[in-house]
Amino acid sequence: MDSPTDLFDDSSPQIRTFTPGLSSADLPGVHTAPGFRPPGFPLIHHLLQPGGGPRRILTANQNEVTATQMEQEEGMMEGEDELMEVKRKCNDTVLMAEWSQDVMKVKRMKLECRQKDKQLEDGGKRREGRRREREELKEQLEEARERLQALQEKVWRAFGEKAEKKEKKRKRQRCDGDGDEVMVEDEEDVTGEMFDEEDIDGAEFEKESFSLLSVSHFDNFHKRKDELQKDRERQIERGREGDMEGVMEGSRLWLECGGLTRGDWDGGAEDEHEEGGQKFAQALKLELGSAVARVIDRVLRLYTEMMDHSSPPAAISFHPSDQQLKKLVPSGPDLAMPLAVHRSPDTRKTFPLLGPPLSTNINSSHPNLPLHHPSLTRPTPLPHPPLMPPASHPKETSSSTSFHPSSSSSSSSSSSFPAPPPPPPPLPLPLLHYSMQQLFSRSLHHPQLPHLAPSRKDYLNSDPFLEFSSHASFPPLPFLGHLDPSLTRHGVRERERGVRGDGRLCLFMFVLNQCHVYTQEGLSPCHLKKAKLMFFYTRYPSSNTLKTYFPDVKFNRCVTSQMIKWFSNFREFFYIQMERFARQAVRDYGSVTANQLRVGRDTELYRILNMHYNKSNVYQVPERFIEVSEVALREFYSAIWTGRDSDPCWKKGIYKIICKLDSPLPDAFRMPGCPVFLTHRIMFIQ
DNA sequence: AGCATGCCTG
DNA sequence: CAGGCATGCT
Repeated sequence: MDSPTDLFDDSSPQIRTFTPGLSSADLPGVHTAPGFRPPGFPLIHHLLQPGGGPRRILTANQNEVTATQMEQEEGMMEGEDELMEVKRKCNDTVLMAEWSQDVMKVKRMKLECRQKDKQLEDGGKRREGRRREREELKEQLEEARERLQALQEKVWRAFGEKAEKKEKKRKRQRCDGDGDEVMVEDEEDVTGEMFDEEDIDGAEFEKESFSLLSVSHFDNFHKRKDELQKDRERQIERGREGDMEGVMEGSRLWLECGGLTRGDWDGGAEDEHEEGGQKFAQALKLELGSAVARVIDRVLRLYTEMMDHSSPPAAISFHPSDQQLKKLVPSGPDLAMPLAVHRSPDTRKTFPLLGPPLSTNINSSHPNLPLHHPSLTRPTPLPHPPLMPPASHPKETSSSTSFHPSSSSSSSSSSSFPAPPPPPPPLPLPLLHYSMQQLFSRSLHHPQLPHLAPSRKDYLNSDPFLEFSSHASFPPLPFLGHLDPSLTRHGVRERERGVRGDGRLCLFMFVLNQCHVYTQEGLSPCHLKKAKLMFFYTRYPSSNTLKTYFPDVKFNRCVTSQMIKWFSNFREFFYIQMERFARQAVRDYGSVTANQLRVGRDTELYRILNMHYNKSNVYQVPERFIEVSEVALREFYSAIWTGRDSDPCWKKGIYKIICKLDSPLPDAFRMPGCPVFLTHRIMFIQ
């Protein structure tokens, strides 16, 4: 609208494009597999086309790795023949990256399926049909697994002999004491270490996927072969553990085969059968690709069908379709209110203006104001209030006055709100926002957790990702990823293991790329948004406070003054509104005492403040801020009412009072970035 | 002088 | 929201 902030606003068109026609599966709390596409075409379709397919966010890093590797390799080689060979290798590497991406995807799906299975078990045996579906699924997976194993054996037969020759050749080279060979050995050692991990499930698989991309030469066939054999033995020992396990193992082996064939090609530039080998590998790849694609399609279809049946009704949506609204609005106030605001003139007129007064002594309430962090608790959605007090409603019929500017008596207010557009619906905090906030607060021992519903608590506790974050020294992942890619990889693995391994990786990659939450010199719209939310707690933050709560900002004089200026602007807006509404109150409710004024969540003043500091409306305005606003409004009111506003410095006393009402910021704000932003990413990535 | 803050303006 | 300016404090 008027600032770059809008780029990050969830109501911006940019984000809308991510949520057209939200289905239940798009909603937070409904955990589908990541990046699900309609099951009408193969998920890994590009596998069937060696040229590759479009990249996704998830794979950006891998591709970078590949590209770097390509450059390094090219730099090391000399001579055109070698260059050609390297190029071929690079193509292979790219293919490997793609393969590994898809296999990782399968891995994620496995986790998803496990989760789904678990949920199904938890949900009881009420759905017999799904069991049959699962049985069917198992059969499909078994079939795929067998196929993959058979293909793998074919590969061994075809290339095993060559590999042995190659190994002999290597031994000869070692005897010659070639220096380059030492390098190769080192690389193999590294690779071997990467393959040593005992954890075969998931972690190892991913590690291998990465290692395949990071190893600069595919000439370690014998090593891989040994590993494959070990894996097979382990596989036999373990038996068939899970439904998807077979496919995953098969895929892993399949991936290994890819590396194997490439290793062979790499070392076999002089191989007279190279062309045939390539053809074979190509055919093999196609075959494997189609097999896996079929399986995945099948899984997808079943999965999405299951989701269609089991998804809860859409309760949270930023942009619900009309149909959703129609469905939800009449279903009752509880559901309808978060989504739809009833702003009919009738409801406005019947809305009660008055609420219970606070302490009669405004100032005495300051030190003892309860410190709430309602943002960390699930808000109770309120129907939005009438914008104007009803003409027929006597305004002095109650002990206090909720503040709504009157159109009848104030030309300024009527001109200010000629035809007030419906504000963004007062949404309940999105599920993930809620959980993220809980996560942050819990990780920092915030005492809000007891407010959680038991089910939600269980949900949080069962989420390894959240557990990951609960470490005392929990570094925010974007930060972490920025500092050490390997840590990111580890974190990714941790999350992918989790029951909600869906959009998280994408989320954090996205945050990492888009939000720049790592240390940076300038201030971003993210920081502005965070600062606005911080204003709910502190109107006069010290520069130290700012440094504490913006750990991702590299402060210099310019940045500090800019941020201080922000808060100055925030205050300015705040006081302007207070004065305006106080004057309005003096005109409209001149006979009431100051402490009869109320600033409730149902008032226009609140709406305006919320719109300004919390435009996306995903953060629950803390009660404390409302109380401070009330204090400010009353101070302005009484100052105007008593004519003190004739003094040019009349506001200073009010500033002094409000200044003392700053409250400590929730620990969640100590994190780089902003939880709310993370929530947004989650919501539209899912 | 240097800094913080507030007010005004675009 | 940021720039410019005035004011007040140290």
